[in-house]
Amino acid sequence: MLQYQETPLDLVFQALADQTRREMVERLSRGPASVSELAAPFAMSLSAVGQHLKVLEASGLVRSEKHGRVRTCRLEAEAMRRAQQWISLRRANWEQRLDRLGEYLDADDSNETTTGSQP
Amino acid sequence: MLQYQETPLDLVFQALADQTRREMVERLSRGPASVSELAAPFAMSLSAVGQHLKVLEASGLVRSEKHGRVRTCRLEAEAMRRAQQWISLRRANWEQRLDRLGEYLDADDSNETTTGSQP
DNA sequence: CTGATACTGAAGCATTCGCTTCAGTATTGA
DNA sequence: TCAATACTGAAGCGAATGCTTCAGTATCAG
Repeated sequence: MLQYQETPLDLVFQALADQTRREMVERLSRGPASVSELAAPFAMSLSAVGQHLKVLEASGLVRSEKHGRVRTCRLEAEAMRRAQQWISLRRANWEQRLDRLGEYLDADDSNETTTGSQP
Repeated sequence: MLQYQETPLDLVFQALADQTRREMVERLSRGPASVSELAAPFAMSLSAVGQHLKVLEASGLVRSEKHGRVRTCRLEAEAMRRAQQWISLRRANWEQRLDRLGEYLDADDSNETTTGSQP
């Protein structure tokens, strides 16, 4: 196992940036659904939902397969994980920095912290 | 402590959806920076970077304050946390569901799993 | 005071986005 | 076979995005 997925993060966050698509993800987190089922809660055309679905699939967040005339969609945990991890890593970096700064200031507090970079 | 922040998630993911802005966040995760410092790596006008910064601030991901003629920007960990958590929660939901399904199938495997909703 | 620095704002412009409608194409149930 | 179902695709359209340039406004260094 080692799949050739790896959609750019741009597409993942782009996909999550829309309220409708986030609600679709929310729905899919509770289990697979057909396109019509996915569309049901929304006051928009099936076509529009189909377009949102395409965005979600392009991002790798959702996978789908067609059986007969019904397309069944399911969430792809791996793409979720990558997005989560990107944020997590930057936050960790920043918070760790704040911690180190805190310790530093505890030891000696006659300092400025304007640019954060040491020339 | 209990701030009246709470920017809608839409704006956070929207902000993260752009490569330039993600690189700005990346930069800020390594420490505070001025607008010009933030703009330095990019082949675009300072004005454009200023506009990106405005998006990041509106999302709550970045906070900034002006001292003299220099605006210093820093990351806001809390907004990062909320975005991360949204993804995390949906993923957890979905993966837990997969686990339960796995156990169920281990016990009895004469079943279909097409729609995932029991009518 | 004077010129450089560091933004800041407004206008414009091409592209993308989120829809719509309308017209298809497969499937399926009766 | 025949109509209903479940999408699917193309065209169009108004609004939002991501820039640009140009013209400011403070602030600071000499």
